[in-house]
Amino acid sequence: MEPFTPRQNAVLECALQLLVAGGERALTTAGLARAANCSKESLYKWFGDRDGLLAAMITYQASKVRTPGPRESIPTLDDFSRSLVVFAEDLMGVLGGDVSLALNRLAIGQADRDGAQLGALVREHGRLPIETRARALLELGRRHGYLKFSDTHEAYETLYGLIVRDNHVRMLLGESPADLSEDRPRRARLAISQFFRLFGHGAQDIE
Amino acid sequence: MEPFTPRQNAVLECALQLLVAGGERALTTAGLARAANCSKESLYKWFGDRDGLLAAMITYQASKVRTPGPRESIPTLDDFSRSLVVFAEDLMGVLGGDVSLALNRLAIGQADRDGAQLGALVREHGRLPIETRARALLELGRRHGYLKFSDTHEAYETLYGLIVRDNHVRMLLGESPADLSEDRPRRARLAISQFFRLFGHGAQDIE
DNA sequence: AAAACAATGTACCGTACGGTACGGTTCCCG
DNA sequence: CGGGAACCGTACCGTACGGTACATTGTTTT
Repeated sequence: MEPFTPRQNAVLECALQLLVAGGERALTTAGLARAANCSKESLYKWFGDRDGLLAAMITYQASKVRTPGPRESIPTLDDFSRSLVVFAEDLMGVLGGDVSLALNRLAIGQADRDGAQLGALVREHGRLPIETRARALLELGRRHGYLKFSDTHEAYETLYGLIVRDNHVRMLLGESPADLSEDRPRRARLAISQFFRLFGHGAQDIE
Repeated sequence: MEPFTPRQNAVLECALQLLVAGGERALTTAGLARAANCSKESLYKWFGDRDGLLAAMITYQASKVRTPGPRESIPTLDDFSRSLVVFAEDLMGVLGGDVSLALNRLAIGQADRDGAQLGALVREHGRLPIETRARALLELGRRHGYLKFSDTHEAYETLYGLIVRDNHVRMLLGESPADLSEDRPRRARLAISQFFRLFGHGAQDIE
């Protein structure tokens, strides 16, 4: 199921650009055909209809991110907390990226039609990979005695909440990511520090 | 600045119903005129244009919520933590409500045009009241020695993150609120318990 | 009672966009 | 070389919707 030909990928990339630049209403089939130097007929042959195109854009964008394979070496507590901080920074960076914001806006704007197919796609391809990466990290920490929790999902949700807070929705509503990501590393460290106070084994206090 | 006449309020209420039922594309000027038994001409006279109508819907909806005045009696720790739990439940209830979800979807879907005016409206009328209520609560707790923090905004954001996690965005993406609000009171208590472990004065452990 | 105003509903206009059809060009394969 | 597939560009169609005009009816004011 390698999904698309290189040509189609180029067109999808172009579509993403259009979407980021001008929002959904800037992404018309005619406009995309013009910008990508392809014909509308090809668009419809490849993607079926406009909704198919949108879905393809999401899966294409998802195919670009590579989840870093877990390095299963034995980490020190410092190593481990550092990789949590890296995860937090990565998460903030992804959610604040313009392509991610544009696609999330797109999916949310259509969440009332078609049984929210786009929303399901975003959840499946966008959020699930992040969650699995985080869960692996959390369970690694637990295995080494750095963390203590019973329900991995519960711990993950708490971690997510501490990192993201309501920044994601505010960015989706149009607040400038710059205003929100002031000193991103500091916010990442703070979130992880709080997380350790909730789920750390002893009374570890990093920072 | 009492904004609208009763007749206009009725029309706006009708518009909200349409929006909730069918999403943005179900909210056409002709459709609203038919559903509300008014003329398109009146719509344009009252609200200027379609965007004005959308903005009016947001401010109208915001005008319906009344922030409960702070009862400034001296609360026990139990009272206080209970009102935090109530706040958490209220917050989850509001964010999961269908009108709130529909309006947030609407504003997010248009966040790329007009400098995100609708998004700014939602932030101002929807989120700011919640924040002020929470801040009052938090500072009350600090004044009575139940909480300990230096930056109220920081504490508020943490509280928000612990309560909401990523549930809001997932609901916006179309995930059924029912799936997410399983046992809302339990989740509220859990969030407040975690909050106390981070910001409580001693090592209070409710629950 | 007459005039002024407000509101309804219908009809209309222009446009923008999704989707289709078609002629012309390039490229591959036999 | 010849035939066919894929594709580009353009032109076209139908429709849906935002916005305007107008004729009619009801309501207030003087």
